[in-house]
Amino acid sequence: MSNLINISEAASLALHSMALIARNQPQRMNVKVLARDLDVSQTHLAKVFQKLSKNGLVKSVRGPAGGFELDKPAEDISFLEIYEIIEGKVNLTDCPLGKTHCVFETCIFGDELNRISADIYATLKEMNLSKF
Amino acid sequence: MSNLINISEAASLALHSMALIARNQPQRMNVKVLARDLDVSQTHLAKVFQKLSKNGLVKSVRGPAGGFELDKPAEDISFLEIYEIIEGKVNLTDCPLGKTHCVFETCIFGDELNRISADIYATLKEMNLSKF
DNA sequence: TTTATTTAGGTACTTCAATTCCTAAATAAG
DNA sequence: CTTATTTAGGAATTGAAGTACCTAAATAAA
Repeated sequence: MSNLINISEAASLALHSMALIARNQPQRMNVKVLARDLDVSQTHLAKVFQKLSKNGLVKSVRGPAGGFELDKPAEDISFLEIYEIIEGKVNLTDCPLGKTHCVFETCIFGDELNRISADIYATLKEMNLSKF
Repeated sequence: MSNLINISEAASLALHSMALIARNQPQRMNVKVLARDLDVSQTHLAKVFQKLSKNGLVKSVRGPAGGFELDKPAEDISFLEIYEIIEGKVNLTDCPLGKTHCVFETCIFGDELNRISADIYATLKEMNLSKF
């Protein structure tokens, strides 16, 4: 069973966690609670948050009653920003498969892959944490 | 650098090879030539063709002047069929992330993931080997 | 009939990303 | 001040995809 859209477990965790934190504002949430709510590995989620924290999406507070909170307004945090911090920058310009050269003069997918990639990109960019 | 659409190296090889074979009809092509044309590992490509052959997409002929040829008309082989043989059946009905339960009553992606997945699916289903 | 070519398929190895483990550092609470 | 809680981050492990290796089976050509 396969997925057509490329969203890793880590990126999914990031997006769902951020939505939970947004929903729980202004109280912060810690990894333990988030992992329980999402029913995922606490250590994996902790790693994900190291990235989110280092990239300025969340502010971390250590110690008892510590945890994470949004570091900017919810509407200023797009799904795309979260996605790219975890998965890396999305490449829309080159071959969607990352090839630099090809036997085919014109891509066997025509323009469909580019069309769809652009659609996903725009969709992720449009969505943000304001609705939670 | 990340990809929004989920197409593995193996699936890409399968699609490109099948397009080359379609283009080269009625002569068959062997793994050696295909691997050279696509500039990929011969052994990896051979593995891919074992799947394509077992699933009735290509007919194999061993020995000198052997190789692979399409086992049905080019227009009857969709990109989706090739894709699913390599990646496994696409799942459109459940959560696009493969989760069975979720803390959120309604998916954080709204209906966007389903919409895009359906778009990709339909696109792959529509495309076939007739144009090569 | 013999030989060279080519696919079939099992097993093992490699590589890279995903995940886990373990210890350190920070900090609130008592 | 001490302790318990929580994040930080390096190191180790796991797992999946890709790759290589090897032998067998088929078959065309010589």
